[in-house]
Amino acid sequence: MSSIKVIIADDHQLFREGLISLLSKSGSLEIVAEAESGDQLLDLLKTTTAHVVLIDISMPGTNGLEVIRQARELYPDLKFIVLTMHAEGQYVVKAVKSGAFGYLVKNADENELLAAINEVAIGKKYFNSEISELMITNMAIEEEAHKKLSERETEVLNLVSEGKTTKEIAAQLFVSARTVETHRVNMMKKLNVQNTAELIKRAAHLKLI
Amino acid sequence: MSSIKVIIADDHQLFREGLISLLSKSGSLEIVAEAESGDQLLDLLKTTTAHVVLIDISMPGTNGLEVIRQARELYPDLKFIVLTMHAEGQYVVKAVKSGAFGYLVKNADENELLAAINEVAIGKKYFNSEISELMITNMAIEEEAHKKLSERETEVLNLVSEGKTTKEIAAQLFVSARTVETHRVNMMKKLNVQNTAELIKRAAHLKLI
DNA sequence: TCAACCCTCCGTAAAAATCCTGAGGGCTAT
DNA sequence: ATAGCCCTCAGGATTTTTACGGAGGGTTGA
Repeated sequence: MSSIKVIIADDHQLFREGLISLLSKSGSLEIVAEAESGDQLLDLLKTTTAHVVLIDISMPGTNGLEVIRQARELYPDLKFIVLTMHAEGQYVVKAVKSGAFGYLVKNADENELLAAINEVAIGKKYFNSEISELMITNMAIEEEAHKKLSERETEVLNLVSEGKTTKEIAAQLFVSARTVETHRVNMMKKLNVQNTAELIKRAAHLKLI
Repeated sequence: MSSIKVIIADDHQLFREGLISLLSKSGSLEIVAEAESGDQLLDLLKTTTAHVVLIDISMPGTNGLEVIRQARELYPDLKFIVLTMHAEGQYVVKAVKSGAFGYLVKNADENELLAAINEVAIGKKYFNSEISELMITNMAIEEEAHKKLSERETEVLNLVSEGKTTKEIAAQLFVSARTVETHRVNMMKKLNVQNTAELIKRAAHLKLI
């Protein structure tokens, strides 16, 4: 292969510039474009071809993982390496499910990044042992926590967390107080907690509210 | 001034490497050291002198802002520029109070970073208008939220967030249920919320639990 | 079509939280 | 020593949540 064409998608300009500066020193690859949001990436993919995209998960607008899903339908040969701060299993699992070919945390070093790019570019997957472990550990948890909240439930949860009372919520949603209570009870069962306090805590930690 | 000596403290190796690569291209400064944690920074300051430290807030071990406080007592001439992802007013305010001379979000560009380093190195402060605005906006809020929770209150809050009931908490802490209620009420007043649900949410967001 | 959700609704009763208001002793910093 | 917190405790009234245990109609995917 001549030189690997790479696109960088990250909302932090300094990080992008740093990466570009770093990767430019390597002769085997070429940075053909950069994007500061998922939407911008999808846009520039219409006109730019590349082999590998380094992408951050958390970006303004469309989520990085969602971008991967969309892009892989349109450009099946394009390979994505997720490059993120999040060293949590749940993110790794989601990234894999979204179709990422590699996953690196931002405290990886230059050599690892180059290795990952080279591996992924030839169609291999790159997940180091640390990441693989996170993924496995998370699978079990994932099984338990797979029961997601429905849209309506999330709506109620948000109002509850704002300190609104069941009656107020019922009035606002034009349903009976009973319904609101049912939603709350169902959420508590799903998240396996005993009362509202714990529910809010879990929801907050799961970034649901 | 000959060349500005800079230390980089950030727990993400790729970010450090990127920054080094980026800043090396400028002739007016020299990167003399790097640290991947606050404690490591404090350690290397014992043997290394520098003019400016670029520091991230969120690092393992001692918090970046706490590091600044400690370091400024020992090395009053050392200037800190906070370089972070957090574009929230509360962080800016805390950084200023901790004695930071500059504050940049990681999506600043290379020119801004160089400008900030040069300004700060000669003893000036560097906060661009966006950051200043955040700070001002936050001052009012800060005034209200300055009432911190006491140790006992935090203890109660933790138990509440675990779904424990007032009675259970009272039993566990060997005090009356009344006392626990009082603590809760006081916390709600301090955090300016209406009920437990909102209390937990605020506490979770403030990283208190 | 049938299972599996989702959203809606209910009666009753016990348990818990919230709202009033008030207070005494201890510690600390000015 | 005086103000200002912290921690402790309370009676009584009101409001809210939680625990029981259903149930019917709608959508969706295997």
